Amino acid sequence: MAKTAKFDREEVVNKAMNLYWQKGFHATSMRNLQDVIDMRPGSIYASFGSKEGLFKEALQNYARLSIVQIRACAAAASPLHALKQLLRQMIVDSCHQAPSDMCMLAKTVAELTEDNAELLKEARLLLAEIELVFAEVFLKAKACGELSEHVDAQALASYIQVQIMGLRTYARTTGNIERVEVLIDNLFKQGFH
Amino acid sequence: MAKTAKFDREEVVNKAMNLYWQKGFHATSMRNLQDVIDMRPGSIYASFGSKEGLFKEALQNYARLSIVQIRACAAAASPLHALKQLLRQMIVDSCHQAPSDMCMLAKTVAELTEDNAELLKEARLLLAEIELVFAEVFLKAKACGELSEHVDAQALASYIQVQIMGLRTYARTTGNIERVEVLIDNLFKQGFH
DNA sequence: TTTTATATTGAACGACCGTTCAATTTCAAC
DNA sequence: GTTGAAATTGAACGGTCGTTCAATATAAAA
Repeated sequence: MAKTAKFDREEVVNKAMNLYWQKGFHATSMRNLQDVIDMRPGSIYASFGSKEGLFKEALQNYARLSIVQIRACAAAASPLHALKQLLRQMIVDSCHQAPSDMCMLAKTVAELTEDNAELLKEARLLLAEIELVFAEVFLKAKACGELSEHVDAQALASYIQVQIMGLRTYARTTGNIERVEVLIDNLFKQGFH
Repeated sequence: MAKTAKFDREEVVNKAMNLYWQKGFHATSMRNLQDVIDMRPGSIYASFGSKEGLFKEALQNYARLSIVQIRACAAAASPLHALKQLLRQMIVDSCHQAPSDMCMLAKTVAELTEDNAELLKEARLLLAEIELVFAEVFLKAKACGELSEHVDAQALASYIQVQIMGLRTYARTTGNIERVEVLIDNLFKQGFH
């Protein structure tokens, strides 16, 4: 009946995500994207609708990948230890190989205004979803006996979100890896705060 | 001999700062700025050189104003109490009257890349200066007996920077004022962590 | 093999970008 | 009051922006 799309949507969204993540929404032009994902304007607009549409899908892809990583912590034998390793990897190790030192969602929330209300809402929503996944990790830690039964997993989830946002911004600002490592170590002392 | 400039440079830089702070560097156009500061392109370029030049001056103005506020904490009878009030004011109270919930310098560090190396460097430098002023506050707190003589004021300064960056981003993300207030309260318990 | 719905192409659109500069206005100095 | 250097104006520049669409290519169905 008809022709089927020849590009790999996931691969294209990944490439778009990497560019948007690096440069941010406004500094990324459609022509930058055309080069990186190797598609012509007509195809891009037929598939994604607009610059905003592609960005939204990139955000969702970013959140999906993040959630896989965090869920892996919940599944680990020692959820808290796995979580600490994840923070070290995110903030210290991969900070110069990832497209940006920052969390793409936090970066988006920081950059966008009500001029892009839909995208701003989406980034906020996805960060809320991620916070729930962090809460799962702390619930597992309680089940493992790594945390007291009396701690509030949801409160710890918001706390870890604040710490990650702060540490990544601080790491990007100062490049002071040693201090960031110390701050992460301190985070995980005294049975988590 | 010659004509003197008729505009008030400080007022103009303040207005430019507010617009840049709200919209970010890339989303702010020179025409937006022309409207807000009520100057024509020729005058702006004669006075500030470029969009980057005006942004740099706006950053410096922002840092200057911030430092005044933080220094006031160091001068207070109770530096720690004053600092806590300052955080509450920055993150909770004025978050919907200021141009943005975010710190303008952190927002800039998050947004810009090496494509605007000079501005990125400047924002990082100013944040480092601000960290030193926070250290002054903790030194004063030690002198007042509010903090143990053995604490590292510089380490606390980096710690407070991380917390502020994290809390402002979290507040912008969730709008959850109550949780943010609790997190600030917890920050200032146990003789500052 | 022909048909046909859809995927793809790339030139082109109007709008807006940051910036320049010749013309004009302004006012301190004489 | 005249002079002249500096401040100001605003039209205009070349370039890039996000987006559109008629033309073309493609592959599944008949």
